[in-house]
Amino acid sequence: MPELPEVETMRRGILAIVGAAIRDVRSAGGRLKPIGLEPKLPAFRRRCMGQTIQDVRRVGKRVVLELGSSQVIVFEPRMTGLVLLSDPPDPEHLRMRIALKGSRHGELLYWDRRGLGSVRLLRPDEFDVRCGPEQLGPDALTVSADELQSRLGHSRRAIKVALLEQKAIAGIGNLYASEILHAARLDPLRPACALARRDWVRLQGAVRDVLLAAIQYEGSTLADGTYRNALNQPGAYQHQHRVYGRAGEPCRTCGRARVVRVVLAQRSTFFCPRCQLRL
DNA sequence: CCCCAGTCCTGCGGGC
DNA sequence: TGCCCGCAGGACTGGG
Repeated sequence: MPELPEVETMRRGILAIVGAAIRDVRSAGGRLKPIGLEPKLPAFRRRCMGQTIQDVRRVGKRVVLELGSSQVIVFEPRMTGLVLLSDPPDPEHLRMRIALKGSRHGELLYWDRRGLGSVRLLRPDEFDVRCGPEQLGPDALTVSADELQSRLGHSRRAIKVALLEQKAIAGIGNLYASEILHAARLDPLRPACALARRDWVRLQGAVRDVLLAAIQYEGSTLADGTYRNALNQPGAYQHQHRVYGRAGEPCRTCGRARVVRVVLAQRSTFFCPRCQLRL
């Protein structure tokens, strides 16, 4: 479940390929259903060959390689995708290999166990349409309290559900939504439109603090072990989780109530009924 | 327009 | 031991 902290960790982990050129593009993953690849491999390869990687950016939960021709390669890992400079967790779920020259790393890999992710090569106008402000709201790391309130504050949905809407705010996923609302001491079931001004200010602080801390710890690697950084090493933020995945265990903040799990919009949601009581 | 449920995909763990 | 089912939740789609 790479969310903003995991994708930002991937981005930082492959920054060393800036300046390298693409020597070849090959697909992999024989028995598996193919991932979303656009365009198909022959055109993808032809359009990338020899292109210099000028920058590595993050757009929401996507890793974006800017090429010399102003085309971009967009990696969208979704649930189980990884961008790697080292050996992948296993060979059978390797989906794509991008051979490099002019870098101490010979290859950039895309690995994806469930294959819900995608790799796309887009021209600038396509990128603007598919990954632009129509599709993705302001980045969660830098969004202001005013923006947060104006973009979510009219919704009658539970604030936990509203926070997951990428068109409103980009980067927050299911895991960090629970952690953020706990840090903000807000009831995840509360309608977004019922939040007061002081709640939005506290929420924005929690969004920033939780995401920055998670980046410092290089993201969350859950029990299934899927998420890895670019060198195939696990993150450590899972040890800092206050509520996510801890149903029935004592809240790590108050220690006096047990964490509750509810399902909102078909997603697991965790909260402490004592720390996050509706005020 | 707003919002929800269903879909994709794979591996894992529980129940029998 | 093997099989089936449900679950995990990214983003998208169809429909109420």
